[in-house]
Amino acid sequence: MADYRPQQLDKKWQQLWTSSLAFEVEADAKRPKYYCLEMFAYPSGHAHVGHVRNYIIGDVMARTKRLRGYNVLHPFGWDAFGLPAENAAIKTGTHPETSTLDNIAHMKGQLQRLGISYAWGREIATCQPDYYKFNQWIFLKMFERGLAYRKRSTVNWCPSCQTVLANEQVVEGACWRCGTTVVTRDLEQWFFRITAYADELLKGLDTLDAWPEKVVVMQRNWIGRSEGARLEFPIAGADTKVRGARLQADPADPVRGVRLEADPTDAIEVFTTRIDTIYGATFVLLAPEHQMVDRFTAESRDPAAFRARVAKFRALDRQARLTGEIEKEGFDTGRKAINPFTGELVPIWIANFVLAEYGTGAIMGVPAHDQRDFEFARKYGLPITFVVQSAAEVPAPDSMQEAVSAYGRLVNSGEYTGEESPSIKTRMIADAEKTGIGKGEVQYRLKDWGVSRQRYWGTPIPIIHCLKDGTVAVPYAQLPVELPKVPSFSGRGDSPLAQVPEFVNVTCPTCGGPARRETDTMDTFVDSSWYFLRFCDPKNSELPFSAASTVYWMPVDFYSGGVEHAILHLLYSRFFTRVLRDVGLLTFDEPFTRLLTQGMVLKGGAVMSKSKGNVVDPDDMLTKYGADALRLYVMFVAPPEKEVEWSDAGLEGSFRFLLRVWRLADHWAETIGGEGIPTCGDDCTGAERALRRKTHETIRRVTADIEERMHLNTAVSSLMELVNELYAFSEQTAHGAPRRGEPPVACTERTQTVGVLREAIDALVLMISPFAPHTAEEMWYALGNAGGLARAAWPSFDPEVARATEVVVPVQINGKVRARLTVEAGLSDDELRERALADAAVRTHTEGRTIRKVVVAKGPLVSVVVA
RNA sequence: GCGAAAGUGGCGGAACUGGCAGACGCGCCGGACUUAGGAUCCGGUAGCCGAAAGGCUUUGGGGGUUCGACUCCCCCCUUUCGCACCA
Repeated sequence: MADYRPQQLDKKWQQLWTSSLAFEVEADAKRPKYYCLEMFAYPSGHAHVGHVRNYIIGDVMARTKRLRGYNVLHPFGWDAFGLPAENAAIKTGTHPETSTLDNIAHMKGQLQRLGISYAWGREIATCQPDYYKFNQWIFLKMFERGLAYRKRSTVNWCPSCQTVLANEQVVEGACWRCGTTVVTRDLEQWFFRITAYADELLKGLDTLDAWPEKVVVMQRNWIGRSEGARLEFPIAGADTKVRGARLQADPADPVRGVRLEADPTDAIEVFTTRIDTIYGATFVLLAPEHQMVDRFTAESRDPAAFRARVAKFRALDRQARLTGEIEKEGFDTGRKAINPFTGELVPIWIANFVLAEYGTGAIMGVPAHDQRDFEFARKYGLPITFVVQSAAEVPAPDSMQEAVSAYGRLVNSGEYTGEESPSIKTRMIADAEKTGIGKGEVQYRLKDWGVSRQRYWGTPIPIIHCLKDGTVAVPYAQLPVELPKVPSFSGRGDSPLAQVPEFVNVTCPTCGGPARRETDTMDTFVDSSWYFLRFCDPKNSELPFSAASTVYWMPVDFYSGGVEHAILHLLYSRFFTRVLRDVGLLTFDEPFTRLLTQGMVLKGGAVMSKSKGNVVDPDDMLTKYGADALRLYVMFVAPPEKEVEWSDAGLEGSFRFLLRVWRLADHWAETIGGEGIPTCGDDCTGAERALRRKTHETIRRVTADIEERMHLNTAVSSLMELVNELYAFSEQTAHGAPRRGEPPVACTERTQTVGVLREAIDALVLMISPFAPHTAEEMWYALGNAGGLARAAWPSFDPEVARATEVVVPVQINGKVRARLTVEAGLSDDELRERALADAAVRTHTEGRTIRKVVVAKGPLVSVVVA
């Protein structure tokens, strides 16, 4: 061996891995599989060490599992569609395809220089027709099943840019690009009916026991299941007197003067989870967008004034919701509804805090038991009726400071008075069903997924609009619907695709008449919802993937990526998996068995970003220290899920450690190397036995740290301990400890010493190889192991060897360690107790005192209590 | 406001199931080897007292359970993240 020149080793081994197709795999039913995946990358151009950390984590896992005998699938690909490339095109004129492919080429080079062990033969890019063809295929399957549908919906619209904006592109109510105030528009949009799977997606969360609890909780909240009831409040005529209302009709207020017809067939439906409080429902609140609002407007004495107030709410609500807090406001429609349980008339108000898109867009106001309703009632002087008693005293409505939301015993609740909630809810719902005034219902916060984008750089939606036949699917045989080349990007106007007549004008597949192609493209989250399945069978031109390939490879055993995808990508993927299961392509429910959310890398306390100018480019580090030092450092600095602060000094330290390992291997290679492992075992000295113990203890710890606990930082520190031990051991041999500049002297060592060292150094090189693969390959080769690491096997732990022959037993007296006994291992508790009490140091503390208690604990440890 | 996670030397972090707090690394200090050392090897390094042996204190703060608490329970403080009128 020679001086450590990592840059040369990187090159040498990377070329060898590529030419030998070292990481390409095929399904093999005889071998256990392991599917290791990192979230694929958006090709932004340059990966910084923050991105790269994730790939290294996955690579450590993949390389470890290979050595552990698994058939490891470790692929990579590109989430290649998306807005940034199109925006860049608008700015610079470079076609998105050109810039995307350039970026992919550069980033791929970066990952290869890091020595990440990807099966590049399975690489995919979502912007390629042979990939997005199957976005379209899946879309059509969903269309056939009614899971893809069109409806009008409200979207963010920038009047200046003439385009739809995603929620995250609206910054404080204004367009992120030009600063124009965003307005809403109703547009026909395509949706995926993810709500059809809401309950299943929720239940499935319970099976994800190898996911971070945090992510599971976030998904659970996002789905937001609520059990309750949908109840009808019939609308009454406005001439009926309102019980308990303090408001008087005000002739000066045009809104309150209403017409007097009553229509008993009309009702306002509300959704509530607290039917037990219904006797306290003293008003009804409508969202400003509620359908009934338009009718009330028309029927009011002064529709123009009424409409103005509603419009103010609708606008204000929108602004406020984007910026945060809004003051609860409302106004009386002048109309009344009938509380279906009490039969009493309650006023109907319009309130700015009632959400149109949740439940029925209307609620019953129970001010005594809901804080929001309470605030509203106080502000407008609406009556408060207390109906659920959870404390000893019934508060007087006038003196209540806040609503009481706790469950308790029902009071003032007619036939239900005296019953306990929440158990009474079931009966109340049943009664409502019997009398036809309502029914039990489950509501979800989750909404259907709007997938239409009025953008160019995405998957065309495979639909044709025909005047005669309506919405028609593009036949499967005609897939893919390819993106036409668009020469220039203005960023203005409708969907860019609408400006390409050859694309838009088609014949209807059903009737052959003239028709218009759909010009929206799909949300790029569609692309990422199934890419992990495509990796199982990336060249399939007939189907997204074959069922057989996924039967072997899926589900993904280990998936890692940023926590920012905790909801969207991971929820959509779980949804797609179920849809494809129902289509008949898959046989399982959950795509990702184990999930790791890796922490970000900070520089100067901030997340790395180009705009902040604080990115650390991995290439700079590679030039200076080589790939392995960077890899090792990033793994050593903290556990993977933790955020870390980048440190050049820390990287330097990892480089020094690799040098230290290198020198050790160099120092001993000639003496211990070669084919055939010398045995070690019999008639060892104490030092030799101790080194063996350390070797096996390290194997145990490193294996568990990587495979079970995913504490890669402590795995590395265990390896460092072993290296320290090896230096100390070497010091006592004829060779002495490795020193720089001194060639290894040919000294003779005991065969046992050679054997013990060989075992330790082989194990060290193998276990360091997932972290520092290039250095490890070279050392493995220098030690005379045939066939490279690709043919090596992870060292196995022998508990017999690791078992200590003597142990140090601390003795605590009144909780403080006062002595340490060195005793042979395996003594009984009684023997330990006896030895402890006989120890001189212990006796100085027990002399003249009463021994109250002696506890011998596993560990072992002796705890003595004296008075 | 609600919910979750976290708080340990000068710094990053260890401590697995309630059992020796501070592994490992960075930094710093000392020694060796050297023309030289910013290389390398060896040693030291939580704080206070002490020449040393040793003792006392110490895991954000305060209380509790226990023979024993970084770990479990209660209250408080700080930080980070998530949700934020979902009826």
